[in-house]
Parts: sequence; structure tokens; C-alpha cells
Amino acid sequence: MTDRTSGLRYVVLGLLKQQPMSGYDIHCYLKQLRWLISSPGGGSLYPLLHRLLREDLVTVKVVPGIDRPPKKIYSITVAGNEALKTWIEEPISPNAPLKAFVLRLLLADSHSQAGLCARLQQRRVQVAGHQSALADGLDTPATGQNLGQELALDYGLALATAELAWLDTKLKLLRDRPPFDEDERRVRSTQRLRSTSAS
Amino acid sequence: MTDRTSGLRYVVLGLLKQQPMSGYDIHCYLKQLRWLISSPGGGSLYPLLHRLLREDLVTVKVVPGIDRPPKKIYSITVAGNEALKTWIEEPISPNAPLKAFVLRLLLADSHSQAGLCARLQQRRVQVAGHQSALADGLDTPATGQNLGQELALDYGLALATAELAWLDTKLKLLRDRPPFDEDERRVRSTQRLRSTSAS
DNA sequence: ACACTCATGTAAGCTGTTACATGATTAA
DNA sequence: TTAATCATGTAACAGCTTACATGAGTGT
Repeated sequence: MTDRTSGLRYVVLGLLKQQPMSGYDIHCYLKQLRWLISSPGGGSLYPLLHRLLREDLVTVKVVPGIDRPPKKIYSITVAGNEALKTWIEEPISPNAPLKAFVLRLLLADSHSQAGLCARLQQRRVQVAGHQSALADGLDTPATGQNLGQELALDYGLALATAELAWLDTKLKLLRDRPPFDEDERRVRSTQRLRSTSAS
Repeated sequence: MTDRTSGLRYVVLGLLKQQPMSGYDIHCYLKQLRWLISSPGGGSLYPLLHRLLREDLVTVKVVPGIDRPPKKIYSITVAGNEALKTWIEEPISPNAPLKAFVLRLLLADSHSQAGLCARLQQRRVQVAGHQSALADGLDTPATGQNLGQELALDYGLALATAELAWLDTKLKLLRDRPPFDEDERRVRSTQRLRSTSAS
């Protein structure tokens, strides 16, 4: 409901849904994504796993490693899956941080394509609102206008505009081709969904 | 140093630098900017002001209102100004949240133009890094590729690209016209710095 | 009478951070 | 030997959130 947290909880559940893994594995995986979402240290991760365990959203199995420290492999439970689904599908509050959206995108592999479309659509509405609010801010020289604020507004506006463009492109792509089945999804998506190019 | 906090502290100091105001005033002001930065409730604001007071970064003066509850008007101190300046000029860690950048932009009115350029430049480097990392992620189908992750990466890439374009435009604009004096700044900036247009 | 805005505050709690501790194995 | 990677954890604390409390005035 609040959407003000980083949602680390659900990132972890999402990863465990893809495959069971240890706290350390999660840590390494998230380090690779650190430019998309903030990655936690052990001090956040392990206590979190303990909490999830107490809440019965995950289970553990200790696997002794050969010539390695033993690992504690965590798996998601039915309750965990439900909690994750609930969170992913729950509407994002309009001024939640950008992460809230990316995160759901990231964890949406369990998502139906229709659900994904709905999510993008919802985002579109919010960004559009956001954008016009910024445009208003720029047009009214009312509130203490200074160079910094002006720049910040213009910056926000530029990013909002770009995001709208992206959303429209993807929505069109997703709508043009009706749902395909699970097996094809992976392949097709990697072939078709590219648009922007690097530097 | 950490850059992991929301920096509310410095937003407040920045506002108080522009003009002395009460906790409630700050609350209202920030509510208007809620699409750019998250705005705190009274439960965050008042304790924060008390802390700033204890740290001698601000001072208070109680102003009894006529037919209104009395206000506590806070003003920034010399120490407060220094703290703010230090924070604004301190380098942003590469994977700090987007807010960290916008915030400094927002509070940069006390900033020299050269400083602003440097800040944009620094951001450019970071976003470029960010962008190529994302591009790499998209090109290697290595890590658990799924539709959601693919979309998230593409999304990040699109936004990074747009941001780079914006940064380049602004940097060019700022470099083309050498520093103008304080009085002209306000007027000129509002005339010249626009680029993106609304819906 | 009721609710709403102005205006300030407290208290409990969650999340996450840093810094530290442990202990084994592997590479310089 | 020293350092680094693997792997887990604890403890202290910062920051923020929600929910609540208070109290005066204003409008319906």
C-alpha cells in the first residue's frame, strides 16, 4: 500500500521464485543489477531472509559445500508466491519512486501479458500526469523561481517525455502481437522488443 | 558521504536559505513538488527541524499569529549554509538514486555556473557508464533472461539515452554563453533554457 | 454540531545502513 | 604470510512512515 520502501523483500521473493538460491547468491546477483536497483549488503540481506523465514514466505535447506562453507539455500513457499503476486499487481501510488515501477517490470516474468500491458498503461497515465504538472510548473513563474529549480523542472519534463515515448512504443508492440505461449516467450521477446541503441 | 538517504535534511536547509519559514510552510511547499521529490509528513518534518536546531544549523523565532496558531519560523545559520554547500558540492556516488541528482539541481541556486557545469558533466559520465552497462546487459543473454528483465533493461537504456541527450543540450547551452551576473540570471535562464515541450 | 484547515508535535515501528565478527578456502 | 573470495551473521543506529494527539479558528 505504501510503496515507499525499496521493495527489497519482493526482489528477493522474485529471485527465489525464479530459482532457489542462497543469500550470497542473491547478493551477487543484485550487485550486477546495481545500476537499475540498489543492491543491499549482507547486513540487510541476511536479517531479511530470517524475517521471511519467520513469516513462512520462504524455506531453507542447508547444503554442505565440498571444500566450501555450507550454503543455506532458500526456496519460496506458496504463501510467498501469493505475497509476491499481490505486491506486483497492487497499483503503484502516483508519486512512488521510479524504482517501484522498474521493480515490478523486473519481477513481471510471472506476469500475464495482459497484466503487463495494464501495468504499462497505468504507468502511462501517471507519467502523463507528472509531465503536465511539470509543464505547468515551468509555465507559471510563480513559486520561487531560480536557475536550479528551472533546470530541475526542465529535466523532469524531458525525462517524462522520453518515458512516455518509450511506453507508447512498447504498448504498441505488445498490442500488435497477441499473447504467445510460455516457451516462445523468451526467444521472441529477445528478438522483438529492442528499440533504443547504445552511445 | 553515503548518498543513500533522501536528503530531506538538505532540502529543508535549501528552502530555509531561500527564505525563513515554518515547518508547516515547508510541508506545503514540498507537497507542490511531490512529483519531483518525495514530500514528508509532519512526523518527519518536525523532528527533523528539532534535530537541525540542536545541531545549530537553524534558529527559531516564534511568531504569534493573529487569529491563527502561532508559527515557529526557522532560519538557516552560517553553519547551516556551510553544511548545505558542502553537501551540494560533494560528488554523487555513481549508483545513488536519481533523486540525489535532481535534488542538487533543485538546490543549486546558490551554485556558481561553473559548478553547475561540473555537476552536469559529472552526471553525464555516470549516465554514460550506466547506459553502456545496460546495453551490455541486453546484449548478453546470459543472466536469467525473462520478458520482465528484458523490458526493464530496455526501459533503463531508453531513459539513460534520453538523459544523455538532455545533458548534452544543456551543457552546450551553458558553455556557449559565458557567465552572466546575478541579476540577469533569473530572467535569462527562463528565456533560454527551455527545450522540451508538453503533451 | 461536525468537519476542515492551520500548526505543531509524540510514539511505535519498519527498513535499511554501516561497521564489525567469524571461519574456511584459495591465490600471491 | 598476507590477502582475497566465499558465506554467514550480529549490533547499533539513521531515517522515515504511519497513526495518533492537541488545540484554535473557520465554514456549513
